[in-house]
Amino acid sequence: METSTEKSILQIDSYQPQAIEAKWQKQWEETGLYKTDIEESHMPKYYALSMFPYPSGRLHMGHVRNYTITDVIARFKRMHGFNVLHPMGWDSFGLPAENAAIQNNIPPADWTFSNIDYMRKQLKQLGLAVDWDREVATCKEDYYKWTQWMFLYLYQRGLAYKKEAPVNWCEQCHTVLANEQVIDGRCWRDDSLVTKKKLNQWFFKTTEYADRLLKNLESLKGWPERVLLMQKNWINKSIGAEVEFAVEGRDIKIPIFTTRPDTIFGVTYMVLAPEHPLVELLVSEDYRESVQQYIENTKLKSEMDRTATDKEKTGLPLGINAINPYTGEAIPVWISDYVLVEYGTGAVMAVPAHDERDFAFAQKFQLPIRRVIEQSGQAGQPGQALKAAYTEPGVLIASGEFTGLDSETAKEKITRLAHDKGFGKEKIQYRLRDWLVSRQRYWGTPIPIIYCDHCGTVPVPDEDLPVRLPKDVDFTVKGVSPVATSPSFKNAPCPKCGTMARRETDTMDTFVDSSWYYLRYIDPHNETKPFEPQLIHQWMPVDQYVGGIEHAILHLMYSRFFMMALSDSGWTEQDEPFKNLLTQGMVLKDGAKMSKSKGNIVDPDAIFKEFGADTARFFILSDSPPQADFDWKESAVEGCFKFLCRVWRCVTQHQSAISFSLALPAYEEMSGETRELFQWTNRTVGGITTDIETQFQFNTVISKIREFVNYLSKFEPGEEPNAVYSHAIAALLKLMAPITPHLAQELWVISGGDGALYTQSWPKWDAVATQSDVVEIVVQVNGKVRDKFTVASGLPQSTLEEMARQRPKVIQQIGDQQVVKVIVVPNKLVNIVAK
RNA sequence: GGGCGAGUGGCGAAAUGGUAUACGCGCUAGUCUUAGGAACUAGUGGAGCAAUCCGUGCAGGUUCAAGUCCUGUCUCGCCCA
Repeated sequence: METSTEKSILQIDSYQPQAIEAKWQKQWEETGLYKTDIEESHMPKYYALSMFPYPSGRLHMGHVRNYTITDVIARFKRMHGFNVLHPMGWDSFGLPAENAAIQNNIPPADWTFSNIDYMRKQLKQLGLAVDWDREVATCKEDYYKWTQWMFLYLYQRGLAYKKEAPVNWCEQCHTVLANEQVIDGRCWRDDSLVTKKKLNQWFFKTTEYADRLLKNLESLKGWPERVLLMQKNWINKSIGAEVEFAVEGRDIKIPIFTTRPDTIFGVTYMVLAPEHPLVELLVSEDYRESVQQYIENTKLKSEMDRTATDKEKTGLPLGINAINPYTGEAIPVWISDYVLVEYGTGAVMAVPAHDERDFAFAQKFQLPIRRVIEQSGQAGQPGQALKAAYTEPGVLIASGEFTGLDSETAKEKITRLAHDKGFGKEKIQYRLRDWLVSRQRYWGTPIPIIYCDHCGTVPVPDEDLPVRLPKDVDFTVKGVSPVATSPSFKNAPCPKCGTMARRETDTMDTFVDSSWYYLRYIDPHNETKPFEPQLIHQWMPVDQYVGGIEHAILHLMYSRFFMMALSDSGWTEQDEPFKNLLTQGMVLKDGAKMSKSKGNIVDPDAIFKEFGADTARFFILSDSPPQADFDWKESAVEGCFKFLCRVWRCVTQHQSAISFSLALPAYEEMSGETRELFQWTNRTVGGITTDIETQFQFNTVISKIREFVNYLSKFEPGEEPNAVYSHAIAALLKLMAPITPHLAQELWVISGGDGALYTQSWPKWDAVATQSDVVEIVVQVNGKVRDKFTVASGLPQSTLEEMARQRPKVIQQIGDQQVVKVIVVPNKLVNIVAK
């Protein structure tokens, strides 16, 4: 890169983005332009937040898009007089660092921090209006100390607990996974099949807040509908009944959960999950061996394979019967893998006539199918054979005293009977599980717990935090956390009795780290608390959160859980962290997903070097709305660069006409081209402001900027200072400032502007002055465009109608037909209806 | 199978029920130039010499007027089963 650009800037020869950008970035950093005074209270607060990156090595275009969007919003709000908080940090614990350590023998910390240094440099090159003094990294002691504090906070409130349970195990990652991290039976990270393992693990009690997590969704008006829906489906509340079926000849009762108690007279058998603890106890000797074989086979199947409706059903009878408490009837008990032990009670009553999977199972094993619900209004033929399960609600038939009731009423009465007679009750069931947070990995926050032979499970006292990650570990071990290989870590005195005890060697899921980082940004250097509650009250919730849709459930739900838990004891005032959420689309390359294997990665460094950050920012906002996928095309980037060059020429070519201190004449006194220019300016400012305020429609914002510049380049302001022209240029630069901050700032200064555009106020606009003096009227005959004419705006409807009817083309079209109706839309259109 | 969303030029895409294709990419022709992969100018949905006709996945409907609203249907995407 040439170094002689300083001269050409002074000569305002041509657009030199690299020199301009470096110059302003340096100046902004030195003057602390983007520092947020958190205590300042004159301006209303605005918290703009991007999902912080994992420091994988280098920035990718998805990052560039994400942070550009948030940056434009932050700058836009600052120019509207808000005190903006726009922080950045690093989600810096995680597996890749550990894998790099194994492969290249580099300590995870070294790998991570060198990546952070590189990516921070890249982000600074992008020109973000970020307050870097608030930077956090979740892998640093001054952060994970407080993550541990959070763990203990939850532990003390009974929201963190340890239990043995069958958990998701990813062989590839050598660790367990939370339910949310298993997608279609595969690991969210590496797509390998997840198996079940029975382990003693730490959980966060997300189910404690199931109802609140669900209910609060209604208040999140600023979230995309589909994210709300995904969370709602994930929590999946179902209201039903738990009913106990006695086992024939044994003193054992099997509770089942059903959402359809109205179908209970149609039960013809019962199914237990193969892992159900009662199976061992119940199975008759004849079946024991084959049942054991079946259980072994089940372990190899994924949840997806087990529950898919289109999969062939398998199962075995246990050779015993259960008694339906409503009918007294004995029904066979089976096991099958389509029933999951984690869901409900791990046992279902099977009603093949009214449940698809039960129907498929009954058909395969020739179990009876008994119809007890019929569509309301249809004459009942209970004996008729069903071709498929009827799963809709309806009217009960062949159901004893409940016959004739509709499903809703029957559910209620049948459940009440169970309650009255003591063999069941109403039950609300959620699909949401508790969050499994233990990980058998090294590069994460150590769980601050000590196990003492005398005192049991003992939390590490606050004053002993952080529990530091040891460095003397062996990364090559499998199946246990590498932390467990550290000789210095494993043993520690019990905080209660002082005798030698064992430390917990698992670390926390990295989603724990990211569940509260937005709070730490507000008070990042606090050494005595995770944050000062007073400041949180002042700054939360996040006004605009921007990130990928892939976190629709995981990160967003965990964060909501944290806020609820913290708000319950007043650490936060609000219980929802993110007021508005924007989920940006992916960045594609020529219509395909960017990936290393396809070799179609666009490297931000190369773009910065060739065109500059402003071109990258401008382009990535230009072609699609932020929510949609964005296609990166080389030729289109060049087009954007050329456009910025045109902006440069446009603003620099008539410098003598620009003087920002001139007073604008009154609108009524403007005439001719000047008046038109003023109208153009007002229209552009108004349109762009609306586009940003309503939907963050940056693609149309950019098309409006282009139209305005196209117009301005042809405008001849003359040699003398021109107030209206200067006003137009000032407006253009302010409108562009959030998107191309360096270019706008440079041109602002070249044109004689003072100070930072960042702190200038957003241009005002007058709706009255957006209207052109002349308008084109479209004339339709019977709804088809036949003619157009141009007139002064604001003419009355009757005049427009009269003018339209006199047009030769219109007269010709009407011919000898009768005009039955005329519709006039002022300043726009006349439609003549003739028959 | 259920829910949600989307289908508009060669491509990315615009359009409070009111001129469909703004803005851009690409393409064509021209001007300037030693040169052009720079800049500028003009053109660019389809058919037709033309008047004109046809055009927003498909089929209907409501309306003076439908890309937009309603009903059905097909395809694709996502989520849930």
